[in-house]
Amino acid sequence: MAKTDRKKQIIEEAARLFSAKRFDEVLMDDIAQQAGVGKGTIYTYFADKEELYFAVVFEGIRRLNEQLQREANRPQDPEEELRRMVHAIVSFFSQNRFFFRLMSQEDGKSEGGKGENRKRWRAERRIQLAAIETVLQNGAEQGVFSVEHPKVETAILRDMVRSVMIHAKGLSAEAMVDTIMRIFLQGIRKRP
Amino acid sequence: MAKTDRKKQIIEEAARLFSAKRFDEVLMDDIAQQAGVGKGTIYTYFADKEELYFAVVFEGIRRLNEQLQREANRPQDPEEELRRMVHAIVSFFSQNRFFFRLMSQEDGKSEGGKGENRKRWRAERRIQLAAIETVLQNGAEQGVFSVEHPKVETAILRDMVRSVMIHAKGLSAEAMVDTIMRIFLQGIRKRP
DNA sequence: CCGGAAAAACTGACCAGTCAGTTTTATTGA
DNA sequence: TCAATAAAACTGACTGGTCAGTTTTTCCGG
Repeated sequence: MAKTDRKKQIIEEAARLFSAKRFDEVLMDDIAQQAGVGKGTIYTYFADKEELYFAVVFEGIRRLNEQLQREANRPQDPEEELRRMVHAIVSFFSQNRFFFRLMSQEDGKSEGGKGENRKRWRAERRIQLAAIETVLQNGAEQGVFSVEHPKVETAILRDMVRSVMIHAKGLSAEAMVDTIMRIFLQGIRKRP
Repeated sequence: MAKTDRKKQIIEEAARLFSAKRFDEVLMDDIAQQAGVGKGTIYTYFADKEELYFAVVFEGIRRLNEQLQREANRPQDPEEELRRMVHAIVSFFSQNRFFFRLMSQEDGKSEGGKGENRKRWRAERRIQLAAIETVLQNGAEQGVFSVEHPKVETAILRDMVRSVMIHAKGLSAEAMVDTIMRIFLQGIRKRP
C-alpha cells in the first residue's frame, strides 16, 4: 500500500472516530485497529494524538475548499453564485458527515504549545469565509444585496448551513439550499 | 459556607474551565483549586467528572430558560415577542460567556452508560427551541410570518445568535439583536 | 470533645507514546 | 534475472507518567 494511501486511511478512520466521540474517548489503539494498522505506524505519520486530530480537521477543510473553488470564480450574477456556493457546502457535508461533525464544532480548544494549530484552523476558516464574503460584497457593489456587516452576514450564512444540516436531516440537498436561500436572500435582497 | 453556595461555586469554576479547555484537559484538581475547595469535596456533590460536567451544562440551560420565561408569554405582537426572545438569549450569553461556549458546542458526545445525560441535554434543548417555535407558529397563524419548516427556521434563528455572538464581538447587544432581526425577519415577514 | 465536613495524601487503572524486533520494499552487482 | 544487502516501513508488547477517584488526616462549630 502506498504511503499516501496509508496516511489517508488513518485520517479517514480517525475522522470517523473523532466525530463520534470526545477526544479523550478516542484511543490511539482504536484508531490503529480501525485503520487496520499497528499503533506504532500512526506515529510514523503523526507526531502525537493532537497532531493527528488537527490533520483530520485540516484535511476536511482542504476538501471543502477544493469543492468551493470549483464553484467560485465563474463570473455570474451574485445570487446565482451564492446559491452555488451554498450548494457546494451542503453537498460536501452531506457526503462527509464525519468532517461536518468535526468542523462544525467550536475552534479547537486546548491550550498547550500546539497553539499554531489553533491559529491555522482559524486562518483556514477565515479564508473560507472570505470566499463567501467576496460574493456578498460583489452583490453589494452591483446593488443587488444590502450588506451591513459583511463578516457577520457571511458567518450567518455559513452557519445556516450548519443549522439546516443538523435540523433538517430529512430534506434533500436541493431543498436545504432552497430553504437557506429563501430565508437569507430575501433578507439581503434590496427591494424597490 | 452554606452547602448550596459551595455547590454553586464549584459549578461556576467548572464552567469557566470547561468552556476554555477540552474535557480531558480540565483536571479535577484544577477545578478544586479554582473553587478554593479540596478535591474530595467535589465528590460529595458530584458522583464523577462527567456528572459535574453535565451539572454545569444543565445549570446553564436552567438559567437561560429562566431568562427566556421572563420574556415569553406576555401576549404581544409576534414580531416584538420574537425580538424580545432574541434579546433575552443574546443578553444572557453576553453575561455568561462560559455557558455560551459550553452550550454552543455540539450536544455532548461520549457514549458510555451516561447516555441519560445526553438524552436530557437534547430534551432540554428541544424545550428551548419549542418556545421560539411557538412564537413563529403564532406569527404564521396571524398571517405575519411565512413559515415553511418551523423546526428548521427556529433552529436557524437560534443559531444566528451563535453566529453573531462569535463573529460580531464588537457590537452591543442591541446592535446584535438588530442585525439578527433585520436578516431573519425580512426573510420571513410576509409582504403584500 | 465529638461528629461531620473539608483538605491532603494516596493508589492504581489507564493509555499515549516508545522501541526492539520483524516484514516489506528498494538497490545493487554479478 | 535474481541473490544479497540495505533501507524503509511496520508492529505490538511494554512502560512511565498522569489523574480520577478513594482513604486518611485535619479542622471546626456547637
